[in-house]
Amino acid sequence: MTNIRKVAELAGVSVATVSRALKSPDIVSPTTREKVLRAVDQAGYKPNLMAVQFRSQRTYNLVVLVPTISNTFFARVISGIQEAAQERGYGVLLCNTLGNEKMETQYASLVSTRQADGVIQLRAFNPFSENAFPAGSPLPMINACEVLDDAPCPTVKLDNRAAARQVTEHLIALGHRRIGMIKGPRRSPLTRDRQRGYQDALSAAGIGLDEHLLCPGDFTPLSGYQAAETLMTLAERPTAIFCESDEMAIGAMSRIKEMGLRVPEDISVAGFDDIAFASYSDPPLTTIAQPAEAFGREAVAMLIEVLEGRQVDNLMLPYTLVSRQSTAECRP
Amino acid sequence: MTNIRKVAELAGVSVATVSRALKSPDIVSPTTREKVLRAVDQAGYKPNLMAVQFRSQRTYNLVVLVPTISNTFFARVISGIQEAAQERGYGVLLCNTLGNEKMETQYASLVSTRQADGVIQLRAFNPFSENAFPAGSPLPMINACEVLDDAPCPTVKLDNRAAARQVTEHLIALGHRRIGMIKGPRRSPLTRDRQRGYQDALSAAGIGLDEHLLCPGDFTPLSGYQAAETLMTLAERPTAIFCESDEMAIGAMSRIKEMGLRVPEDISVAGFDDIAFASYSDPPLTTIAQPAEAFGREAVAMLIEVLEGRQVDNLMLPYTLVSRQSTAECRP
DNA sequence: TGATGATATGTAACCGGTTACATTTAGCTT
DNA sequence: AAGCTAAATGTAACCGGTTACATATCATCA
Repeated sequence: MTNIRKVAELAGVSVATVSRALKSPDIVSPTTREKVLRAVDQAGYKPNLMAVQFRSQRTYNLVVLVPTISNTFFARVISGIQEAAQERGYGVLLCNTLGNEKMETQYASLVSTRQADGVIQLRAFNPFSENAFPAGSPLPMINACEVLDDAPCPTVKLDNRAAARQVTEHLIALGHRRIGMIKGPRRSPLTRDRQRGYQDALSAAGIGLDEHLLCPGDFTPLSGYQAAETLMTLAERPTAIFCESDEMAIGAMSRIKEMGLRVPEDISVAGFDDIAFASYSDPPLTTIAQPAEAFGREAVAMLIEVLEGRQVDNLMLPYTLVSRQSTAECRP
Repeated sequence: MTNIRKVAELAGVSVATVSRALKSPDIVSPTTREKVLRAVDQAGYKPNLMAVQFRSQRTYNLVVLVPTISNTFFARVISGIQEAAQERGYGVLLCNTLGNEKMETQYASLVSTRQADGVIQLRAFNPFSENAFPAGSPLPMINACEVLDDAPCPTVKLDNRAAARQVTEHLIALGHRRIGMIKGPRRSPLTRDRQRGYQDALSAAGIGLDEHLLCPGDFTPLSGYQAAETLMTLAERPTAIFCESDEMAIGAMSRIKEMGLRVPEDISVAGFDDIAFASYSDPPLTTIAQPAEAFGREAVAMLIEVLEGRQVDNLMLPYTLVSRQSTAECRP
């Protein structure tokens, strides 16, 4: 293995000079620099980054905790993270936690064992065990997308309540009054906020809340499929359904059509996320477009700020209602 | 920062004893072990893994080169990789190369700079630059899914030719004779193999090849959408289309339905991959189910074998034709 | 010419574990 | 109790860079 000492020998200088020639070329004489670079070339020398990291106590790795990478939305967020990290010379250690809190804590501790410099967490769980992080100093962590109310670190999210309200208002404006909602998991703050937005819109329109119209899911197409079944077999079934994710909306539409009903003629369906498939579903899906890649990019930028000791503020990203063909006038 | 020396001091023993008490408890006396463990607890000591790695020259990280993480199929493969790696104590450094060869080479060199122990490559490009890997000894790399013909490392793949032949035969058995194909990128070995399988089936059935029925895509829904347009506006349009990915099939069906045609009544569509959405598309998609997670798990197992100096053979994984409602009898 | 300061280079300590080797201690035998 | 072996522990070198500090070299100016 070629190391810095071999290069030094080859160039006839000391290891310190080699190190300097590579790291701060301006403080060695041009002749020496030349000599060193030639020796580096000749030896095919590449610095052992493990040694560099060990010395500097920085890994230039970021841990990303993601509930399920198979979720199209998260895949986009991760794309953004990966891109931004790469631009800034960081690697991404990906951790698919499958919602397992123990696994999250375990991965977060990569930071305390110096395998990584910081954590980006894409769901609202606090991965602290006593020793998950080195004590003192700001936590090297960013909470993105689904965010804890009292997150102990900077956060980047979307105004889920306002967005959900806007979708619901869109449905109300089309004449719908019985609007079902396929929600996320029960304890999720994301789901709670979106449900609030939904209720905000209903109250503003003077529509009472019917608990039967609320159905929990887990963001997968299958759960949307099943929830749709529940909603459609109600005595008084909804004329529109707001789904908290496009994946659930696609599952729901599948069940609805299986039952011989048409979207949007018989029932309107709206989603959330604007994944790639939303434009290609039948009919194309009305949904809230989230800036998924931007979540990733911003989270990285914020985390690096924290790592470099600067103060960062929480961030709220914009959303847009994308109106396609899955929602239409209510025709009872 | 608490390090091993602090713990040694606290326990009143040498650093070597602390190290041994933690790594090979059986060679220190029970009393000493107790003392050390108490000191570790008291100090909240966690070994600095950077030092461990530096010393052992092993990072226990694997690099995964993936063309696009946003592709549902790759997301599943990565899930499998991540799971298997975690079980064996490895981390996963994720690299979204976006098909950029320069980026692949750059990431592959994480191995030569000792940021990672090995590489799993999910597409057929050879990421060697002169110095991408340390010379000599078997390459610490596995090529999975899309595989080079003369891959310089072990590979794990699927018999794409046979699978494509089986789908095509399925369509022929339904009475189709004009069968379009939406392919992958031109230079891909994957695409070449699948096209061969398609042609195998045609020849076996005595059907001539019509070049107009072959349309290139890039595995995205959009490219499927566009290719379908091309195929459907042919003078003599196909009665069935075989798409090389479900994502393209979903895009294609979207365009077909926009044109006022029905799947499968007017035209049959088959895909490849069996992504989650394949069951929820309208109609549910006939496709080849690939064991995506298994690709990931096997690749990890094989790579670790290589890293530990053992010989490994190439692996071929099984596939199944999943017949759903997007393909039906040809009714011209 | 010698003093002064700037520039260039070398020497060696250091990061925090691991482990070969040396040394001490314990346990046992005669 | 002396002698011997095995077990337990300590000492210090080592991994490969970085960098504080020491030293050497050179140009400049009185």
